[in-house]
Amino acid sequence: LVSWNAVLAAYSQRGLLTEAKALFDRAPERDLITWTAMLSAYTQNSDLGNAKLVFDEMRERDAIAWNAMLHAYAQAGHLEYAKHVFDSMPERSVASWNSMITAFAQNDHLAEAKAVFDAMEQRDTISWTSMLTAFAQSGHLRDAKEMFDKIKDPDLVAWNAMLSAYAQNGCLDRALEMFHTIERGDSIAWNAMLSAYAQNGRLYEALALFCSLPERNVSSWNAILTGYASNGLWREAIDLFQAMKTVEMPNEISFVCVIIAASHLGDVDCGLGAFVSMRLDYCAKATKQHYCCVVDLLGRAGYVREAEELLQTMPFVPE
RNA sequence: UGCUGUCCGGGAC
Repeated sequence: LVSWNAVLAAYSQRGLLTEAKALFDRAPERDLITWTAMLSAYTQNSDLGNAKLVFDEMRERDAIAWNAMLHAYAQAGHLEYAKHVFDSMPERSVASWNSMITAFAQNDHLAEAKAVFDAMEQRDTISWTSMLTAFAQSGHLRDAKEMFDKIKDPDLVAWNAMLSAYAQNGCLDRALEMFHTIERGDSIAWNAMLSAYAQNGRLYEALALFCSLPERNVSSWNAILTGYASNGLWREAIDLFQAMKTVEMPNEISFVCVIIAASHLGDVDCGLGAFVSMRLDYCAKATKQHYCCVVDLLGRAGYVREAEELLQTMPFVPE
């Protein structure tokens, strides 16, 4: 049972919903942990409906199961339901309170997030980090830093959160300071710093950092790609994408950047080629955003009729 | 072996 649960948890954490469900259905026996892992797998895939179904079918529920359901509602932006679960659950752990902080914060209810935080009788590093991020997201850098300073032994996530707080608010010097202070930074720290540079038009520094990294993942490449794209360096974006393809698997975001770049260069072949290759060669699914880009690509190049046709035939409802 | 924190790609408008 433990082995089955371990594999199910692995699927769930990687967002492999199909595999998780198949394993869940095949499992010879299921305990509370099995059910909770399945619930979380649905939450990971933004499938609130099925998460709720799993929760309803559970014959027993502990604090963790309740928290998982609370988080499912919070993720879906259903604050009222989240609050209701929070109020009606038999016992509340620090994780329950932490979930409420992010639930409010992510829905732009900073004051309520703070109220929850203040009402907590005990707080852990996650509580402080959640509040730090809540402040940072609404531009309250001083408050965010105050939270960070109150963490007795900040872990890498807390450091990264503060680094991102500076980076996202354009305080590149502060961000770099944090970046250098972090001893063993991970890819999240690198990429936060990368996109901070790239999004502020400091592409030279972004590239320098990019080249100096011990290793690069898709997000590192995408950070530079989007930096080029948002600074109008369309040609560079396409060139970088070509280089990227030789060493890294581009993802949906990479393709959006290329198609946008191609659109601005009027290079319909390049854009369409990327769009087709994305699905054929990389088995990536085209999102509404990709269709939006291709419509833009066609429209700009004067293929208005083709653009309209695509709008009619794409598997999404046009906005 | 299950729950919570480091959200975030452009364009068009």
